[in-house]
Amino acid sequence: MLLEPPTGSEMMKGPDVLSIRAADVLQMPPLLRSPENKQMSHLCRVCGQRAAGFHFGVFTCEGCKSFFGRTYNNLSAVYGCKNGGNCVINMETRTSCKPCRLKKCLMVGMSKNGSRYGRRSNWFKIHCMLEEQSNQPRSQIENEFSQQFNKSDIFKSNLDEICSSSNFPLPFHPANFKDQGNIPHVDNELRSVQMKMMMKPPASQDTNLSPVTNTLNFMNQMNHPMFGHHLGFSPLYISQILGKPIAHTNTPDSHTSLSASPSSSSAGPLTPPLEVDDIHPVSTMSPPAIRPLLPLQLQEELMQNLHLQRLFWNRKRSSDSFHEESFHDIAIPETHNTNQSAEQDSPIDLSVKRPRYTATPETAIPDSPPSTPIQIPLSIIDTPIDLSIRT
Amino acid sequence: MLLEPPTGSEMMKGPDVLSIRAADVLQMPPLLRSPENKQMSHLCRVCGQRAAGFHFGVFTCEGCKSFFGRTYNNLSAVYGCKNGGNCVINMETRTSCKPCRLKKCLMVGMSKNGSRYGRRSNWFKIHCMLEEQSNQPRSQIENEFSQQFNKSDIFKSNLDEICSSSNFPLPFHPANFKDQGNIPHVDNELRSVQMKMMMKPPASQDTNLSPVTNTLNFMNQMNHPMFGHHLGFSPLYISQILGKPIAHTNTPDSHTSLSASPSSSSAGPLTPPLEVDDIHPVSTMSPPAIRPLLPLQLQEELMQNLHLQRLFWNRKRSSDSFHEESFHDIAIPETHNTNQSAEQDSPIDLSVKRPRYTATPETAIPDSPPSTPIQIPLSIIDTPIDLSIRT
DNA sequence: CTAGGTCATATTGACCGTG
DNA sequence: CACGGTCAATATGACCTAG
Ligand SMILES: [Zn+2]
Ligand SMILES: [Zn+2]
Ligand SMILES: [Zn+2]
Ligand SMILES: [Zn+2]
Repeated sequence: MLLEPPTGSEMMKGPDVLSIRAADVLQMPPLLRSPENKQMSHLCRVCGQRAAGFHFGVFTCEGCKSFFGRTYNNLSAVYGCKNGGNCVINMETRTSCKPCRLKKCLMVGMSKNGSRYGRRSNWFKIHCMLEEQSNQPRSQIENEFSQQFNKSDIFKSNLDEICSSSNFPLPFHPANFKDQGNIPHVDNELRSVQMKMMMKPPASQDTNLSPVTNTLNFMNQMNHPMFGHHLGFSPLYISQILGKPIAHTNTPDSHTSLSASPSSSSAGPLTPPLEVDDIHPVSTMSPPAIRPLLPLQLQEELMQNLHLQRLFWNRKRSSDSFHEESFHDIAIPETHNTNQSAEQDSPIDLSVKRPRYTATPETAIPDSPPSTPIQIPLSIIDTPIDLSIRT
Repeated sequence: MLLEPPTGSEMMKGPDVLSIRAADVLQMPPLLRSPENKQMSHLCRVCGQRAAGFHFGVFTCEGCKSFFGRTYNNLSAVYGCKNGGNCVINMETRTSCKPCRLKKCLMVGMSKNGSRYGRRSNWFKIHCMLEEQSNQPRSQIENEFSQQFNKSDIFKSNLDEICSSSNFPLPFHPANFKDQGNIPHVDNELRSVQMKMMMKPPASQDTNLSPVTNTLNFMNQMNHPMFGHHLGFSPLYISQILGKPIAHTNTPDSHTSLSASPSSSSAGPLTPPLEVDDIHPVSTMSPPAIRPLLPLQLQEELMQNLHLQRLFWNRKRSSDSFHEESFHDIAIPETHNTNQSAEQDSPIDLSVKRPRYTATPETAIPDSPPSTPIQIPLSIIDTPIDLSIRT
């Protein structure tokens, strides 16, 4: 069944799309060390309660952690907001509206597609820093895709009947959907959940509808960037990471002209290159065009396999015209755990309250920074980042 | 403890205040037999779901029945509305906000002070009919008391700190409190619950406050009509019951000049007279005046004993000046189950779907109507009222 | 250190026995 | 007939353990 949680854990272990060097990460302004941001670490970004730790990419309390962990794999239980999807989530109201609580979780950046402990990726730490950097929820900015999404004809026809159900979770209704702007993995998480919402039949409704077909067709026609672009970082996001503005063009191969970023061939095993091709700003998306549809079986498999999604979209972007035959060879899901991706993210100690761990080999930060175009002071690199929340 | 549910069931079994003849009840227009009102019986008046029966004086579903039965005796669990006390309660939202659900229960007339099966009182049936008569929730009308309540100085000072807690149930905050108008037992239930809310310390707050003293003092100073006036029917309510307008004066002994109602001396045991003195329109309440306070112990006992409340208010009304010594002799709660009150409400069969029960002696309607000034056709009296909701 | 599992607790509402 | 008790189903979040 399409809506069941993924059975294998390999599915989410595809090669990391964005592989910024650890040096790039540490180049960021050390905002975590300011007392103000330290204080932020103590509050759940979803409900404001005292945080219990860094869960699913965000400092959250135990409750919101458990809620997100439970709910993300059981979206069928998320429905019923009667407040237009605009419920305020705080410590007292968090149990009142599951859709809005999940939306808040996603809006602050919680994600199950992120790395786990022991395979913590760089973007995870980056996100952690941006998480700390922004005291308030990100401003809600509509981008082109969101507008195209809502204005498209197919939405007005097919998807409308899916979302118009009274049981459809209002926070995820396209009319209420706003991209968070500049934080692609947040936007993508939101869209991903929204799509799953639309693909499942509304709760307690008959299953006569075939929302999977409609939705996948729509995503296909819309060149939906979520569809395999879990880590398509925007230029502004990269500039935030690097702490300085970057040039912005619309040329597909250079629109994220990271002057400080090396090319793909100059990276060591621990600091693989940034894959520029994967930095795909949503705002440069081409307007929707009606194209032939993929076979339904392939579409559903694509939805379940990030690797296939990536193959699909890479081919789709490279071909001007869309032909079903171009994708017959990727119809079978496969596990693609390359050695390179398995080694690029060694665990990094994020604690400062238990210094004995920093001396162990598996958690120690390399003594010398890898070669990088960016000049990084040794003092920054050697200083562990305090992510602990124990007082 | 003051806030615990009453331990003895005798407490609620004082003499019925309003003892309208069964003939008066049946004099009402037989609205129940119209298909439209029959349809109303099938819907829960709280949430709109299919009703499971006539529970606590209102047609409700099983859920709202259970909720009201649980919640009424455990008001400490009712708090936390974050919608200003204006949540819409329906089948889908009923579990989202306990305070608003309880408020809705009370607004449609649910009451635990009503008689149970086997001691079903006349007002219970009257209420049942009015319940059917009004398809929509009663319009919210502010009366004098409500205004005085909100404007009083003591509210602005003492009660404010009680109600200003973020945990105080907003639907019961005095600022949001509106009498339902013309349905005194509904208003009184609402006020009663509101008072209990204010007397309990807000949830998860320290108990440094002594809201009991403040609230009782306030009620004392305000001549709070709820305080022992559970069944103070208003003239309009009586006119609704009798199906015709009645004269309205402000003279205390005649303001409900029920031309059809006999005096208290002319009633048989099954149709005791209407106690005119208990018909006490809220609109005629005297403006608040500062008076000496009762001893706190007596106040709390009064709160727990309806009989003592009645004694208290009867004496209070008869004495122009308030003196603490006037109440020393009623300081000890007693059970006052008079034979008269125990016999005045024999069970009356309200079913029509199981006619075998109508033949049993304990549920049979008397063959001949009792003597009454109102002319009642035999056909109406002998026709059981259909209160069943089984289709 | 966190992700996920466990489990005590609270809430809900369908069902049923009693009076 | 309704009232109140019962209890299975569900949701929640504190706590624990593996990695
Ligand atoms: Zn939280
Ligand atoms: Zn909501
Ligand atoms: Zn209901
Ligand atoms: Zn509410």
